[in-house]
Amino acid sequence: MKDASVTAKLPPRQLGRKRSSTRAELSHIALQLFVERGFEQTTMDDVAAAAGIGRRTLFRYFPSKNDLPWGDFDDLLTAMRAHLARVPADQPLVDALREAIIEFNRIPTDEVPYHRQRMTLLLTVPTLAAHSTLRYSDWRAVIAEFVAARRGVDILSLQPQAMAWAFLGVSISAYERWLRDDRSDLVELLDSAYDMLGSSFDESRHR
Amino acid sequence: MKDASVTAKLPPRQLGRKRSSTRAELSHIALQLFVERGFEQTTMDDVAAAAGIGRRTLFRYFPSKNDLPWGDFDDLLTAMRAHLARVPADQPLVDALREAIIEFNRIPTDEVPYHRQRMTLLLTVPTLAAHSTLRYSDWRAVIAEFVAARRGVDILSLQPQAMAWAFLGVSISAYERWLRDDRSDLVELLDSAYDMLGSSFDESRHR
DNA sequence: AATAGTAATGGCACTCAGTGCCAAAAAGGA
DNA sequence: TCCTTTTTGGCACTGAGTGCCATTACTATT
Repeated sequence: MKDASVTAKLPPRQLGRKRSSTRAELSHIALQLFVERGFEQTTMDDVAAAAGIGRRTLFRYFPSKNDLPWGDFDDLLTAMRAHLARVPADQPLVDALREAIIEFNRIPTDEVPYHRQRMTLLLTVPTLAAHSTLRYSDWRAVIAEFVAARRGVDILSLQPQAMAWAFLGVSISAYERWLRDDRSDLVELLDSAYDMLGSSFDESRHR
Repeated sequence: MKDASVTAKLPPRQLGRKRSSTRAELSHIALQLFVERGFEQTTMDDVAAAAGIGRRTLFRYFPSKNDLPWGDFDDLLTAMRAHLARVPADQPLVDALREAIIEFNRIPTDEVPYHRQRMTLLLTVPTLAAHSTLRYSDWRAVIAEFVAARRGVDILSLQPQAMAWAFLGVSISAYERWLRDDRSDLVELLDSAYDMLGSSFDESRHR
């Protein structure tokens, strides 16, 4: 009897009907509509119609309307976790985080305007801002996990949690500044923002 | 002609039909149901029926189901803002915040179990956790406003924002620990948590 | 008392997000 | 061609939230 688990994780040998869309496509189409007509004014029917698929199908690609602007965020998080796992042990904690987060937020120049729209929506539309909490929570978990491993403490203890929150807050502040100024550079803003945290949470303090 | 604006802010001299409920009552009734049957399993119809009012009326007291567990949080925030405004100028920044927040979270002993239920819901039910962001945002604004005023910087600048986020994160972490341990004391947890922040964000650093 | 003015109530009908169910479509392999 | 697998999308239903409006309860005035 062959062991099925060997290939279990790989694309399960293309069977059955092909998917008619990708999450990325749908996210893009939805974003377009949200920016044009406004988030509240756009219904899921509108999005489905614009994408040429059924409403029911749209709900299979994204569990909620709020998830549409986020696209494939989960994949990015997975990548960031993997990146952090590969960081050499001698790189200082805050440096490692700074570098990982910045890498994670480095947007190709031609996609910058697109990303601005996305983030403007996520930070200003109340429903989306609220829903974002759940994503931020995952994001914080990645940070806290890394800090906890490095410091050899429990992930639920105060320091990893506080650092994760602080990094999140500072990142969002930097994002808000970026959105306020058309000519600003996100990476620069993030970098200088983390400088402040670096001086606050350095290795010599907190045990 | 008399100037109407003189009395405009005061309770406008009891006119028309009396309110049949208070926000506090309704919040309490709803919380009871949410704990018994679960948040998702309880409909607004259920809450309205339990309170003996119409569904439509319930929606006038609370704009959404998510707002029910929060009760009169806005009033508490207003009180905290007023409290901070009265803090003597010579009291160190972090001390002032620590004291204000703790005062704000000091719960009468007999209400503790009730508050535990409320916070358990708010932190564990996904919909509520997401919606809480909006309340946290108001909370952070109070903190950031105070820090900005003290340091003479813009409220949108990095330091007030970062401090507000850090305080929020540490507070929530303390709350989560409190909920995990039945015998723990919330005020103690908050107090010791802020110790860490105090050593991080002291006056000598950051310009 | 009767009346006028005011504010809260709650019923009705509607929109829209989200879900369970299931038959049909679209692929591949035998 | 037939069988299996997977995706699709239509239909119907629940529940949150909203606009509209007649009714109710209360106060002040005459």
